[in-house]
Amino acid sequence: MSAEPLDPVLEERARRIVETSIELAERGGFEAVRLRDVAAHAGVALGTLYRRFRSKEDLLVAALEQETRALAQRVRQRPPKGAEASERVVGFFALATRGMLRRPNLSRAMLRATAAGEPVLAQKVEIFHDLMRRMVVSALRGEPVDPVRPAITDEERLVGDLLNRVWFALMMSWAGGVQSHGSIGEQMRSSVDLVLGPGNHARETHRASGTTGQ
Amino acid sequence: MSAEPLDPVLEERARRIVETSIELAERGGFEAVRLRDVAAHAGVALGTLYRRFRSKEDLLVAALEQETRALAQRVRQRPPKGAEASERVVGFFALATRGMLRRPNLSRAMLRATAAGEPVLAQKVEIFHDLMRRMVVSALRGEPVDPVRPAITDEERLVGDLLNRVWFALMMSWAGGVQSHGSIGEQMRSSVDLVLGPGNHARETHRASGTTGQ
DNA sequence: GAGCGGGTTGGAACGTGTTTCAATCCGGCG
DNA sequence: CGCCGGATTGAAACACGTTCCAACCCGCTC
Repeated sequence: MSAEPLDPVLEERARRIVETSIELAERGGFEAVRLRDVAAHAGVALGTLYRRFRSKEDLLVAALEQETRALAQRVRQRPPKGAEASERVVGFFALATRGMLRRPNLSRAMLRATAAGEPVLAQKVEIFHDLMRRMVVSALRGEPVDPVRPAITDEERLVGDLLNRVWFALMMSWAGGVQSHGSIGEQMRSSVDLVLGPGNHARETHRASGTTGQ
Repeated sequence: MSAEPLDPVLEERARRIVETSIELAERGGFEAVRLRDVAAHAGVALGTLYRRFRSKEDLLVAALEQETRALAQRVRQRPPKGAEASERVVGFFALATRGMLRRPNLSRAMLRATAAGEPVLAQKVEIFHDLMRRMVVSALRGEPVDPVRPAITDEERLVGDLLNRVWFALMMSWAGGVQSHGSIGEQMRSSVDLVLGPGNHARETHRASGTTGQ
């Protein structure tokens, strides 16, 4: 997916750096990712680290991308099941949420990094949002993820982006301790139902909602 | 709204500190809010600043709250007009967005501060979200804001939170330069239409969507 | 083999958020 | 008036992100 044909040695180094950051963040969150420590544990000098990554946030956003790719892998192997689109989408977000909550310190650190607001970084954050949207859309369709960037309708993009934004904002609240695991699930379910209609898919085909949404 | 009966002198000091932060952030963004400078400009010692505010982010979240109250004031005086709920809600978010984009540096700084992830701070961020939700709901109803914390139905809360989250995530993207002013407006309109139906209000009363959404 | 150039290293240096502390100020009270 | 306690001050100190740099290593070319 990355286009640059990097020296494998360099790439390996970069990967080890990210890996180390993840470990440190997992243990102690954002502050625990001390760049001197990262460099030391990864066996490189501080300068080398800064040659690869522009900032601490850059590093953590790289971690976020990696973790999101891992999530995509999981989703690919075990796609969310369900007859209704809404079921599958809710299932997908449940999976994503579980993945985040499994390592709260790391997740908080990565989320925080997305808010740095520097343009170059924001582009990388956008990669994360793209990946998420793609997964949502595939859950929406009930298709496997990623048959090489399938064409996406406007409707799908709209719904995908919207739900992603809701989920992302929920994660941000969770990061501060405001949202519990349970309430995240509930709110995502409600939101999905509201957007897709409780149990069906679209704007143009409203069916009388017979099944209980709850 | 704040319950604490603070010494007016202290309160005045705190306000001057926040005011100074806003000015500095307006000029140079997050990094320009150097706490030594803030203290100096506000005419207090660094220690005094830290007695009032736990961190730089705390300071900027206080600024966010203040700015949001100012927005509420504007909305109260000039409520978003429109026959349809969706129109009014779109109008409200347009107002909010305009307010943010008028002072991009300040807004970016405040948004960034919301992501610190520290629990105490997150509670204060929640105040901001509450204010926003209240404004959305009042636009939804077409009523003035804030007749002293009116009872809110589950449906209103759901819709309000959802749209707020979408808007907040959009602002976060905007902060990194990803979203332009125009695209923010478009995306909010689409989202509102998707959630409310293009031109009507609810889940239970689906009307055939006769009017063109676009 | 000598020289070149880019990446790497170790370490110093700088700026700024945050903490700490002794000295000081000040309003109220005996 | 003299004193107390809490807030304030000024300044130093600390931690960590970030920058800078001279020395060094290594693969390549002439």
